[in-house]
Amino acid sequence: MATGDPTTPDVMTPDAGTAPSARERLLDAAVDHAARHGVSDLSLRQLATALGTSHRMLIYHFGSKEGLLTEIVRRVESRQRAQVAALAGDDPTSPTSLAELWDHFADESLWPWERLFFEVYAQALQGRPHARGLLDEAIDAWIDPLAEVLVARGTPPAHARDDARLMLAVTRGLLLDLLATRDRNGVDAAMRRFVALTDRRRADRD
Amino acid sequence: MATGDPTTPDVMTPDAGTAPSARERLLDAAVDHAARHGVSDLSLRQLATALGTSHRMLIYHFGSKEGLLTEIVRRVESRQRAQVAALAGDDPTSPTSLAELWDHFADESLWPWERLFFEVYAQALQGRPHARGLLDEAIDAWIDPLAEVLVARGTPPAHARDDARLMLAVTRGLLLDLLATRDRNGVDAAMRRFVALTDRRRADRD
DNA sequence: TGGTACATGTACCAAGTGGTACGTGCAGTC
DNA sequence: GACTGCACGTACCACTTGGTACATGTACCA
Repeated sequence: MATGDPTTPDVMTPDAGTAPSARERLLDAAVDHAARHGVSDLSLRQLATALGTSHRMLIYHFGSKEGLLTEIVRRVESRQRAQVAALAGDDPTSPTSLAELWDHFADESLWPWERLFFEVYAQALQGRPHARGLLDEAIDAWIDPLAEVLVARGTPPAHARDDARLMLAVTRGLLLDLLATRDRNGVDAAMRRFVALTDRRRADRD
Repeated sequence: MATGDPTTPDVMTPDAGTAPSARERLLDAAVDHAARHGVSDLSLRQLATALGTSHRMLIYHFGSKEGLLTEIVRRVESRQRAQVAALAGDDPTSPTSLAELWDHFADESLWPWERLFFEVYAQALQGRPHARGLLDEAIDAWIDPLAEVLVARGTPPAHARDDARLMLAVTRGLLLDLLATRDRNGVDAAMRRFVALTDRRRADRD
């Protein structure tokens, strides 16, 4: 009460070494909520009541709405990275097939996350500051692991990074399609065409 | 003054036959503003002052904020369709090359529109009602014209629609990449790889 | 000249916003 | 057992939001 400002805890310290529990639980729940309802018309109060707390607590833990959004984006990012790691390091002896990869991403259980990803991505493209972080990793972080997968499948290393970039674009583009049309069959057919293209080339050894 | 409600002009009539000028000018300016600043944190007041009018006028002409947003989206849609028409009908004797197509879309002058497109697309994926319209046309409207272009280039008709869907995904995916990284060279390289893939197959006549 | 329909601005409203001030319970520690 | 700092809630603030009421200007038509 006498101390200058007992509430807002410096904005820097709480996430450093201490406070593993409460804030973390809140963040998890917030990310979950964001995946279900989107993030662009999110209000602290609605979110707080949905999470069973008060908007004061969100400010307390995350400093501001921007801070909370930034943290949500960071978590989405880390989920993305975890997926990269999973697909790259997951048994390098048997190279993952592109079809497997696609099956993974196209699974309906991931749709809310992918919707959220594209939403934040779009906000980042419009310069919204809290989303900036996503942009830096959105491409680069994927190219190397994808290139590894491609090389393991026979792509000549000289073209691996370009092909990986293309592969990433195909995946995201078809994901946009899938989320809009929900036409899994149609999108699968398009992906099969892409796989056929690359396989044909692989047979030609170029 | 005695008449029931002289202001809000029924919400249905103003855009039908009458009022070609003022509302149209406002809408154009609003779309322009949206392309520059995005649409997700747009407020009627800010927009109105930016356009040199009062937020009352926006309500008057478009009924509500939702109405205005819907109209903006419609206009973006129509721009999209115009581009489809342009690339499809523009001299069918000399089939457009995929590289030309890509050069067109990757041009920096279109970036604001593409940012806006992805922003609205993402909002549509999250179920925002004003954006719904975009979703219906976002895929279907492109496949047929693109398939035509592909067939003209030698793609077997049996696969044309799947390939067109793939082509659309590649374009959008690489556009997402380009808007984020601004790395025109890198993205161009990836697109060249795709073109090479399709060309190789064309030589094989499959 | 008067009236009528459209166009536009000003003032206002209730609701919701992010953020703050402040009080309070509950650990742990001396 | 008093003190201390964290975690949390309540009440509040100034402000912005979308939308409305109403007055007024302007142009056309009789």
